[in-house]
Amino acid sequence: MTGALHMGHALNSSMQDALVRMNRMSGRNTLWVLGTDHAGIATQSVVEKRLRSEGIDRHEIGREAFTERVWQWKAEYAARIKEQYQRLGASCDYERERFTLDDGYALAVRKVFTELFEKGYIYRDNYMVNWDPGSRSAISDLEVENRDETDTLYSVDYPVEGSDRVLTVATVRPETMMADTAVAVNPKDERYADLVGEHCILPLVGRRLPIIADEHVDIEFGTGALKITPGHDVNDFEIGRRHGLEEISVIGEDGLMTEAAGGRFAGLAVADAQVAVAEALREEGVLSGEEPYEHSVPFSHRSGERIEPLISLQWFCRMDELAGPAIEAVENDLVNITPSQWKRVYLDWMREIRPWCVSRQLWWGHRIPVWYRGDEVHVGEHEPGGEGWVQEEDVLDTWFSSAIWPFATLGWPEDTPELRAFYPTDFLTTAREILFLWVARMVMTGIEFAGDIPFDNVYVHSVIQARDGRRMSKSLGTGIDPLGEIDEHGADALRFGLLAMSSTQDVRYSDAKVQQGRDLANKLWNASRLVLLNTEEPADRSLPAEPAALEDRWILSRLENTVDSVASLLEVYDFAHAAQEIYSFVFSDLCDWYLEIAKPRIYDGDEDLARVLLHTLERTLALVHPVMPFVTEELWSYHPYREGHLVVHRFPKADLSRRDEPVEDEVGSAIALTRQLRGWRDMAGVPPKIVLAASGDGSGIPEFVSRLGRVKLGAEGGEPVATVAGFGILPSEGLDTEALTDRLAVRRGKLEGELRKIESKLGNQKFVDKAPAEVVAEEREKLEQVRSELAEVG
RNA sequence: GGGCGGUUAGCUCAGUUGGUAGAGCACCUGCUUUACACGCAGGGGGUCGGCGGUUCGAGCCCGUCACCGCCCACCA
Repeated sequence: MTGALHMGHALNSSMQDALVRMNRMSGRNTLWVLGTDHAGIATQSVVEKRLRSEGIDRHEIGREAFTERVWQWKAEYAARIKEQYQRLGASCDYERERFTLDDGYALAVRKVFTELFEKGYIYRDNYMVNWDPGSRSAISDLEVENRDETDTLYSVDYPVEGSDRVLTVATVRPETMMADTAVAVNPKDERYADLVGEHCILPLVGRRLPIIADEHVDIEFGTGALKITPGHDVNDFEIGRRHGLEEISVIGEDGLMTEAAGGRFAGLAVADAQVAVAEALREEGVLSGEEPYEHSVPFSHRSGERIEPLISLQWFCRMDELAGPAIEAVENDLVNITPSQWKRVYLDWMREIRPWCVSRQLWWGHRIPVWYRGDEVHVGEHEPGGEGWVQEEDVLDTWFSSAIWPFATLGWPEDTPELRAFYPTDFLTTAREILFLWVARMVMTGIEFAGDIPFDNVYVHSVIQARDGRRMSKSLGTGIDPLGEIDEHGADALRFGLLAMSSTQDVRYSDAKVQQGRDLANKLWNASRLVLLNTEEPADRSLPAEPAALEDRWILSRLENTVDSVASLLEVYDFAHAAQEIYSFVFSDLCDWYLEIAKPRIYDGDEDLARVLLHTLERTLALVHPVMPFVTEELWSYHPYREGHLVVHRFPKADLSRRDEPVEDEVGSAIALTRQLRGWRDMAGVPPKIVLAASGDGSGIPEFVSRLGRVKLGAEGGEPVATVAGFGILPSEGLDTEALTDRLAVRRGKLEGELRKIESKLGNQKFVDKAPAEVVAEEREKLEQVRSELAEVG
């Protein structure tokens, strides 16, 4: 709902779209739902900020008018994100776009809440929560981000009642001491054994604090005495509940000290209070130490402000029972997570799952479906009948509604055709930060409410970092705008680039890969131009089982091998290698070799060739379409075989009968010969225009070798100056014999080095005895090759 | 404090069950070859983070150390 497509969306959708297009073209009934969640905290704060700039406080206009403003904002920005997905070429079913606050969806949310309540999972309690003073709301554990900070560790002396001893406690938060209700020591700590059950006196306040024993206290840390503040510390809260301690709050939800902090501090901001309390302690002479201390501090992932642990009345959902089946589903690979290391991460988290604080003190979101009337409480999908019911003010965590996305978007709880056709879904791709926030919760609710896992496969994609390796982030200014990249290089180029640079590990954004995509689009365009402008539509589109021309059989074999490997790579979500395969087939096999070999026949209007060319182009365009939909669709519109759009044309299924290994070998070595000739020419400094004369008739060698290698066979005229690839090169103008001699010497040196290596390996009796026979045989073959090449060079 | 991932050519990354290291970009040398200079042909460049081990043979396996990144975590 922020309305801005970022690089993560672009990568994610490039993957989803490649898969959905491939499957749609393969004849499967596919559905890709575009949707947005209402992003409670983020959206509310953006709109609040905008109102403030108009001088309006949301409390002035009230809840209803405020949410009306948010809806207006939503209307504008949700439309924008849709346009941006379209520019990227995402082939969603846009008519089925869903939003988490849609009426039907909201009903599903209320139903889920109600059922969880009736099953006893949801409850309301006064409990320690992560309070975000920025959004003035509780947030869940997953929305908290811990950062290392250097604070001051204060040592404070608490005098023991009726004794001249003191208990020195260490704290980074002296401002919370007014809420202390005990001091704890470890039960095994002999130093304090006699004090347990006694009391000490809280400085500044004068309250009597019981000295208690609790296992949680670390004997080694500081003095081994821990001040207990159940109202403002998560651990202390637990200890407090174990020992039945009083819970005092001295910090309010506004982040200011309350009256309970005492007149000197009430109304101060927490940071100011810390300074004031430290000063007061110093004056009293009980501040016995101050040292810098590095520790991790919780911050709100939403507002960026420091989390204030507070006791507050909130709604919680107990997760342990829901987690059970969701753990099994992943353990048994019913939900398959790729790459597999994330399976363990998911399981570890699920096995330690804690209650989820689902209420938020916001106005924008699903208002919790609970109504109060006096002491009566009603939980249900709708407001109960009768007068005087007041609905709960709080809304639900946005993720609570997102958690039911896979089935709520398909019409649940109604038994709809969509639900039957598409649930469980097949595939989800996501960033790993979403694994707990969303994926795990979808698995739990899917099993609990829709009666089945929500998806079979989860692919956790890598993070694309900024070019310098930092995280792409708006606040750091390191973000790269995918729309800018589309403007500059085209959506196809960006899609190809993102898939090509994706990996199982985090990678830096690669401009080169995007350019490669642009180059590929251009290459496809020009190759198609060559083919389409120079071929007549053949009377018979079908291909002969065995085309006469060697190169035709070769390209068809290469094509089917490529189809096979690209499809298999996409099946296992190896997008980078799929992109690589496509690129090298188009550039190398198709353009550099096949089209160059076939050119004379193209200009001759060879009809057999036209059949092969148009067939190959058709399959190539279809194969590339899931990755580069725009250019392929456009090219298809010029193809004589065109019937309808490429987006619904059939995806090639590898025809393995076209694979021909002997032909691939034969053409493969002919290509190697050609390269040898070209290399030799370069070595000998032969100008490009000169066609070298060579003896020999080239029998048994494909015609294109001499043509592309630029030698004329069957020539006579003296002794060959060299033998290259079996051709005897005759003296010719343009031969730089001096350069040739030098280069040959270098080449000879290399070959001799290689020869020595192989000989010593074969001379090693242990190698010959222990290595597999085929490896040894291979080594002997290499030896022969190097020897014969050496003879040629010599 | 736990866990995971990374360290391979100048850069960004691949390297399948251990068998003499690959791609793209960059670089160098040529080329107005009638599809394409967003191109074509040819070429240089790596003691695979360090050390030790297993093996006939290790970028791949084992141990250890060093950095870098991420996730989780209730020691003030």
